[in-house]
Amino acid sequence: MTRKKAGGHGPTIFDVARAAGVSYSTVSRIANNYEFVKPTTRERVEAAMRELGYVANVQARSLAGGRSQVIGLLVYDLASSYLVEIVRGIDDELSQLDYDLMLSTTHRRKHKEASVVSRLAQGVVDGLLIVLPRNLEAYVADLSQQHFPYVLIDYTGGDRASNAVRATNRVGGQAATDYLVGLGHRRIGCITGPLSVGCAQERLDGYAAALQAHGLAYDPALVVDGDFLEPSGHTALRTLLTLDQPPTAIFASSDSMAIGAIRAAAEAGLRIPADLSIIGFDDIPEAAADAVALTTIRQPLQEMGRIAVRLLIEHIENPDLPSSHIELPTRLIERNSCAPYRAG
Amino acid sequence: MTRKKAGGHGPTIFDVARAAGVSYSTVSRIANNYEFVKPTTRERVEAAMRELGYVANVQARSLAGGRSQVIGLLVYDLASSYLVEIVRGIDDELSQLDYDLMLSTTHRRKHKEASVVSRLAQGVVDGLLIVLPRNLEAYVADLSQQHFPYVLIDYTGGDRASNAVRATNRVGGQAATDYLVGLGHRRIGCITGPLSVGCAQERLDGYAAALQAHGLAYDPALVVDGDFLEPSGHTALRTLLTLDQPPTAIFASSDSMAIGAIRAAAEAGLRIPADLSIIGFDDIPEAAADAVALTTIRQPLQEMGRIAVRLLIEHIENPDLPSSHIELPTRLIERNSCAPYRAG
DNA sequence: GTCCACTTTGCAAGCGCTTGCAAAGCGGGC
DNA sequence: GCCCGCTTTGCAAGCGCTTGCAAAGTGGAC
Repeated sequence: MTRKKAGGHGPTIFDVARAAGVSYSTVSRIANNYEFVKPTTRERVEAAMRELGYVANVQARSLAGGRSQVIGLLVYDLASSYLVEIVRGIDDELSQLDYDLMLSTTHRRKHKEASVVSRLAQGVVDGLLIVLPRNLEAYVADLSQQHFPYVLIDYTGGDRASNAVRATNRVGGQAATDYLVGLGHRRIGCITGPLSVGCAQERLDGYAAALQAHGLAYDPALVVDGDFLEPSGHTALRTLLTLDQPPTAIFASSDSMAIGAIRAAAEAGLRIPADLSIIGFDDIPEAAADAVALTTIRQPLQEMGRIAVRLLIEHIENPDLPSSHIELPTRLIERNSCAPYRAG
Repeated sequence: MTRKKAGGHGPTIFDVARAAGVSYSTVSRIANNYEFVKPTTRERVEAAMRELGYVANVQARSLAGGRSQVIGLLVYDLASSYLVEIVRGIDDELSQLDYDLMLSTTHRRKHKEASVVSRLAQGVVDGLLIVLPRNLEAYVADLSQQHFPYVLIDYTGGDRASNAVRATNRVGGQAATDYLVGLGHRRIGCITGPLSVGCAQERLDGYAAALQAHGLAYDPALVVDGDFLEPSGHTALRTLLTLDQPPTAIFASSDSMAIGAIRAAAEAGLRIPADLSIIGFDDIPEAAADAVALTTIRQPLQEMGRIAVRLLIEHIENPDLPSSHIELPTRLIERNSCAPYRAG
């Protein structure tokens, strides 16, 4: 604790001011693109900055009320490719806009989230991107009240006051089920995500709606809970296969679960898609890479990240903008995991 | 630019001091775990902190010479699972140690790296983790000179002054090749990574060494350049298959390239492993998930991230520690992509 | 030449915190 | 009961920057 910060090394605004023969506030103004500066002065100062290799101290700037040019990203963890895809989109967009990224994973320690949020909102970051599935009303309310800019990604159930970016989950679930029905399937199983998570519920709703639209009964025995992760897809399929009349097609609410289900099917000696059709949701990179290339409903994950960033930065730059909810379309990607129904 | 920071909202150290009836420095000392504080005072102040929901302002703390409890991570981009795995390890360890992560991707914009580094080193972060394949001598020298703590991950060729964590690439390449020879293969192809990157060269060296150890000639025609990414593995294998005497086994210097190669082999009508054995390097998640489960040399990627974090934090807490180079062992993971050589 | 309305620059205060220094408390030995 | 040395607390300065306010400069209209 006695060590002096390494920071003391670089040139400060004062050094630049001295070198350019102006006051430090002039330097600050130039660094912040203030308009009323004589062009010759500006040039002189910029030359001095270049020469000294001046880099503004972000802490000081932000403490004094400026921007940090950092945006925060709050995610659950990095375990699923789904998240990594979103992060890629975010990172990509951010780097083009000259912002830095601060990544915080909450690792299911709910109690930590609130303090992380309040710390970040104190000026460490200029805005917050949040990809957490549930129960964020508490700090979201705080943020709103403080007029701190934030965007919710893939969160269903936020109030109208929040900026949000998500995909058309219900429509996607319906499209997946429609597709299976179109192939002639009548007993269609569904492996859901955790139903406390909005998008999982919406996908299930889409499934149910499609069934109804085609005059098929909703059979609760065909609907098994999962948690979006691969092992739960594996388990769920095994459960479904124990049924007297097992399904001939499955809609899995995430690709990871679909991949788990495919594995379970293979273990049970079923051929995909000949004996069992499976459709996923997300279109993570593994979906295309797997042995059986997975037919799935694509969510534009990277795109969601990119759009969230743009939305956030608009709101950082113009705090009075009304909040917006953006819904991105999902799309059916046909690969090799589904086939027409064959009796028997 | 006129908007006042949202930061003004939370309670400050002064509010806590007033509430607890002590001076602000006492509060600061308690927040920093200073030892000479009367237990009853400590309790009173901690109660006040809890009650007010006090969260230290990182900017101010770091500006005043304290720690930011943030460590920076500099990576090329997030495109490859290899990196994501390392990041997972880092994130995991960090969150247990109560540090935050600031992620910067350089996206091959070399010129940006230097300014990113100098900004971060000014106090935004307490230390730096660097996963960049090449040419970092310039700022690494700066960092060393400033006594700013940093750790290089998977970088070969750093000087002895840097902390570094890496895997035994040469030994791994040798083990892979040994294994193939042990299966009876004599014509063994090698798909390399970019040879300007240290670890790619080392793996190739291992390949050559194993060949020599077994009295096999090194045939340059069997060695094709790749760039660690999947498409280059695909291309490389096609090149190898045009040879008069194509190889019967391949050592790919990354799993992604191995997967690309497997795909190319399948397109050429070859069965893996019956007609062609392929071994990879890394053991990324896709390796196990692919249609043909990939035999590979595992690098303990998450472990590398974790160890790097621990090393970095040791050095942050004790700046005078001598630097250390840690080399983690690679290990052969047998799956289904390699088979004994069958003549014909 | 004077005055006014800009434009351009400088000064000072303050963002919330850490920490060296010094003052105040406290307990034990005599 | 007093002194000494330790523990405990407070004060002030300062980290590098932004920004409101006011002073200084500039140019055109009269």
